[in-house]
Amino acid sequence: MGGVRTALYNYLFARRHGGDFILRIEDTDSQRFVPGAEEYIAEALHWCGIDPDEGVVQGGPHAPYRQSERKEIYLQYALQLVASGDAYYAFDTPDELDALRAEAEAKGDTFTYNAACRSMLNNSLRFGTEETAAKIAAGERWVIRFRMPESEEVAMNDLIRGEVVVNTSTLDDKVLYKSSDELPTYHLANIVDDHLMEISHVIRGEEWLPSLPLHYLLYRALGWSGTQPLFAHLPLLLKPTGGGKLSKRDGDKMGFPVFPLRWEAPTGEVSRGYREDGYFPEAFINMLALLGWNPGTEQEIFPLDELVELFSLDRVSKSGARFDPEKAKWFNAQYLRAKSDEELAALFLPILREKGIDDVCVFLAARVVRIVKERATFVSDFWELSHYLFVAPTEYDPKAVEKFWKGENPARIAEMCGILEAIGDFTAANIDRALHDWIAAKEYPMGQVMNSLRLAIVGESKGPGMADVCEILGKEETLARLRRALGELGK
RNA sequence: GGCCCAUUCGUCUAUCGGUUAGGACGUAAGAUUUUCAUUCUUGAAAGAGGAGUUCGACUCUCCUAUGGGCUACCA
Repeated sequence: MGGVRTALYNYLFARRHGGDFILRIEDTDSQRFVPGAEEYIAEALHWCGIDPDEGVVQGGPHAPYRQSERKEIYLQYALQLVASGDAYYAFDTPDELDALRAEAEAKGDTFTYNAACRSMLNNSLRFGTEETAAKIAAGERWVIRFRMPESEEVAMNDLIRGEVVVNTSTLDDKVLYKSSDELPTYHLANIVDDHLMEISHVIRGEEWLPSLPLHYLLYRALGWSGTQPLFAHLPLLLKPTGGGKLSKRDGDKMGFPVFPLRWEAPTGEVSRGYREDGYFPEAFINMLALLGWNPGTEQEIFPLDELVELFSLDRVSKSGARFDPEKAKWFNAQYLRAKSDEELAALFLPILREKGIDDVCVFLAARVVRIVKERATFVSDFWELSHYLFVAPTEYDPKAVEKFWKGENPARIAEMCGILEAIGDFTAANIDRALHDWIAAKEYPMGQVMNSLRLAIVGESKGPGMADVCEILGKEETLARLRRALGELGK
């Protein structure tokens, strides 16, 4: 969800300003490759209706869009930084670094690879050019680290938060490139590609704010400050209850999807999706758009093109937004009601077939949808709300029987059969009129009579207006059900 | 621990120094309805705390508290 919202804001911003929305796959961690993940991302964006203008699927002038396919372009920039003195080779092994961290932790400290200790560690700054070259030639594993200035105030600008200043003394010498897999880390690859791909705006999650100084410094060291993109760090999406940012586990725990589409991890772990849970993509997108942004008016329902028209970064809020599954449902219900009976009927028919009802035409389905859609949140609610229109009740709710199948009611239902029988054109309007006239003439209690009728036909004591129900059932079925109720419940 | 960001009803949010602090979800009550739902009306519900600045602070500054993020040869 968080990823989709970030993509959405990027999409809206790009559209709003006539730019291009680019999907680049940042797969520089060869250890964490997940088969199917890339395809999943493309499909999810497509379902949401926010297809990229350029990217792995669409192609484009900046191809390739997969960092693993751009390996050869990163090393030269890493070397350029070494040459300019902004970076250096380091030979410390992961084990050595882990040991240093453990050691520091034991003393209640945190190990930081920075100006204070870099001259004591295994790197080209200590070894000098010759020894470094020898080590590399000998096949020792190395990484290239950024040489973080010892103490410098870096003033940055964030489109959402304004000016942020950080002193480099609190930062560490981040790894930019690793010889082990000949791949850069995020920081280098991101800056190089953003430059090469002519990225004008970076809109990303707030978790990236702490590395913004590094990114500023990288642009400067590479000589690209002049064309550096503008940054906007989005507030995080938080769990509905408890603390922390929304994570994939929360959904299954709390009963709502966290993924746009159902996701089956290679491990076999399955996460439900908004699509499979019956959400309309427009509703999902609308809900996400308002989680951290608002147009300043009281309108809440926005089609995508309207979001494009209204979106602006200065109306994005600064604080994390707690996700509310109830409101997500409300959005879906709004979109469901706005859809035509016919459109919903087309979605309902497959469900009916699944239930073994395959002789229903679109017109009948639409007629049913018309009377149940305002009580539904999802298309999948339709069956629960209308099954009695397709299958006669096999039992009668005991509470309803106790409440309504008593006194003169059974006799009135018997009498009603004659009234219904006499209706020529069995339409809701005619049924309604005939019943009301009859009840009025006999001075029967309306509630008692109508609820008995409902019980006899539906088997329960809730549901849409009975005239509509009877019309959909037809005269024959309506009378058959009344007679059966009289037989089973007694007169 | 260090650094950074944030802080208005339970939740999402409006307010860009002067408002009875507005709306939505949820919730409570009532009305409508043959039932349920819908719809409508109404209600409860908020500026974390403390100092400043100012004629006047939810709004600006600082401190504290709280929440969150980052602190990897992950992104």
